[in-house]
Amino acid sequence: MNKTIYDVAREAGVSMATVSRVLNGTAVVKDETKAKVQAAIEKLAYRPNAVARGLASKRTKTIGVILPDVSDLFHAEVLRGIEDIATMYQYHIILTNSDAREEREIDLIGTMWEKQVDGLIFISEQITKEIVKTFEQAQLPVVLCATEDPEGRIPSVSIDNESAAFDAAQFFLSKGISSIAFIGGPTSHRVTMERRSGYERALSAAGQPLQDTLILHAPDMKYEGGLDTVDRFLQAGHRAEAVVAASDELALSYLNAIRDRGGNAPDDVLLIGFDNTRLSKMVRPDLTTVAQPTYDLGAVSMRLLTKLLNDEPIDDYTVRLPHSIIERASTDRG
Amino acid sequence: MNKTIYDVAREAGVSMATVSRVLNGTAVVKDETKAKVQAAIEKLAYRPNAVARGLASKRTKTIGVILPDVSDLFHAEVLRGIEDIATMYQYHIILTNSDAREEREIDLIGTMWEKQVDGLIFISEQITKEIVKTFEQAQLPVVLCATEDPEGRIPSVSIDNESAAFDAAQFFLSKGISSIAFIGGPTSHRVTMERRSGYERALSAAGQPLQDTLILHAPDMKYEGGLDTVDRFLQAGHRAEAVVAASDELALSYLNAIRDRGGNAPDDVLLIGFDNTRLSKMVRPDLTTVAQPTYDLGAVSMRLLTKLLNDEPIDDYTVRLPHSIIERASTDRG
DNA sequence: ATGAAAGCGCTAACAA
DNA sequence: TTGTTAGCGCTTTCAT
Repeated sequence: MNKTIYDVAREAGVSMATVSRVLNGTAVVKDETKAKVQAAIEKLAYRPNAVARGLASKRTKTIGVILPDVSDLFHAEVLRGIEDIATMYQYHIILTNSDAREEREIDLIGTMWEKQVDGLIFISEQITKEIVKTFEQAQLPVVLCATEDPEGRIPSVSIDNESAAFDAAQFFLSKGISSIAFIGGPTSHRVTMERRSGYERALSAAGQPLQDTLILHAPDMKYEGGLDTVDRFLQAGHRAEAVVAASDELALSYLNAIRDRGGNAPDDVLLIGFDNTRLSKMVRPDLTTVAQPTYDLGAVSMRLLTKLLNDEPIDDYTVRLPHSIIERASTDRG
Repeated sequence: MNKTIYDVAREAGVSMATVSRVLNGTAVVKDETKAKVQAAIEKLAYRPNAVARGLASKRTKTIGVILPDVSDLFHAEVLRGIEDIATMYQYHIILTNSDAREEREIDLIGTMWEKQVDGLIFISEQITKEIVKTFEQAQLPVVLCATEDPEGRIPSVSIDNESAAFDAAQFFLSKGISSIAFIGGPTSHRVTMERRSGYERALSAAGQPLQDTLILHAPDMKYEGGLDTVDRFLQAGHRAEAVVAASDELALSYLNAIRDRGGNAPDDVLLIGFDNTRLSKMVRPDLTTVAQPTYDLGAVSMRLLTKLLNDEPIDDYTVRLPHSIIERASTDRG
């Protein structure tokens, strides 16, 4: 299979430039010669070498994706969205996990440059100055996915996390519930803090005092760490009537911690999760959740990146996708 | 950042060949000149262009991963294992989803060749002749992950699915249970059929007749499709005392179908899942499951591939990782 | 221990 | 409409 464009040219009795033209459609080629070339390609089972092409054209048709952890359900769903649109536009994806460590993220941006990716989709917990600087040095088109740059300098696709959490808290407040807890990731996690802000704004607007003990920060957004965090909370004798969780997994942590003590939702606590991952439908009681269009977050990010890469006109560099609350059994007392 | 190796050479007052040597450590360079070169690299913030390097050396330090669907928990965990080991050996990953469609898989193998990947990790539902042929044409080192080639021609890493399912069925049989159902993916799914074989062998060995109605095939290994399949089964009035499911998600389908009818496990049915995904610990009752070392499946596959790529001696081209049954609440009647 | 020079397989001017 | 030719930025002989 190590044929070159020269072999095809010879076989078809034309010059390599002509072969290149029919391959890329970059210029008009007489139908007759085009047919000859295609026949030669077919006969030799020729496949163009994308690396050589990338070197010559300075475009690799490859985009880099940097995210904390693929084995996280949310990221995996986002990634699937990215990949589908990338395929649609003939791009390939180089994937790397950063574990949300800034040092590693910065390093990865560099190696993505080495790989000559045409662009980058970046998912992280926080966009630091250091990272923005690295983007600029690398001169790579970047789209932030599921986060925003605080300064708004970098194109991004996300939801309005603050108001989404506001809505979630409001959902409970409108039922006359007063003891509402919040559980999120670490305080360094931008999305967690945005959601916490929304939660706090809703409570304040309702004239409720904020209680520190009702604000929980787990080590990350995942189930396992959340379970410990909630366990300690309950162990200390604290209780909440309702919980706004910053991820479905964290909502599940609360649910199971309660359950393992003989309680359940919605009887002993009302739960609202975040993200509408498949998980939220798979547990019983199924979880009320703030639906984030997970797949679309990835798909729209990738679409935005293709626009950036092709200099297509762009309406909005900061895209906010809609969110909504999906009511299920975890908040339904009938 | 678009400096070349020539810029570095000029800055350091040496030839480009020398720069290449210190970059790759391919030959001895005097400490003094090495230092000069490194200073120049530092000063210019030079990064080698991996595409040019790939063209010249014919090795891209990139491997392709073709799998059905990243948003599937099992695949995402495997992928994480692949990625970690790849990083360790300085490889990057080009990821593509095949949706388990053979036509697309064959096409993807071709585009992976175009991308000049050094090797391939392939995860699929079935390894057809057509696919094996494509591997051979592409002349790519391949490792099959979580499946095997029926002919054993292609290196692979998996568990012994047949005996794992045998063990699962045996687990129930040893408790004196006779009405044991099996639920898996479609009959075209190789892993499903291997597991079904194990299940059937166990029943036969125990002198139990196989009942067709107790063998369920869902459209895939995921929760949603399984739910429909189980619903129809229960709707038809069928019941089982215990269920061997070919994935944790399918076990969950059965659990929720029963639950939505007011039943539960382990009271009304005993459930054993497959894969020990995080999911199995996140639901209540938590699922007894046949633990497949998911992450390791990916990690070991990637390690095997690096051996293939570096002509390291290989003990075994068909690696079978150990499985085990992890007992949890879904089979525990106390 | 270092340099000169020939490719790797393609794209993209520039000619014709 | 087609061919010629010069790179793209590196690795890798082959000299020295």
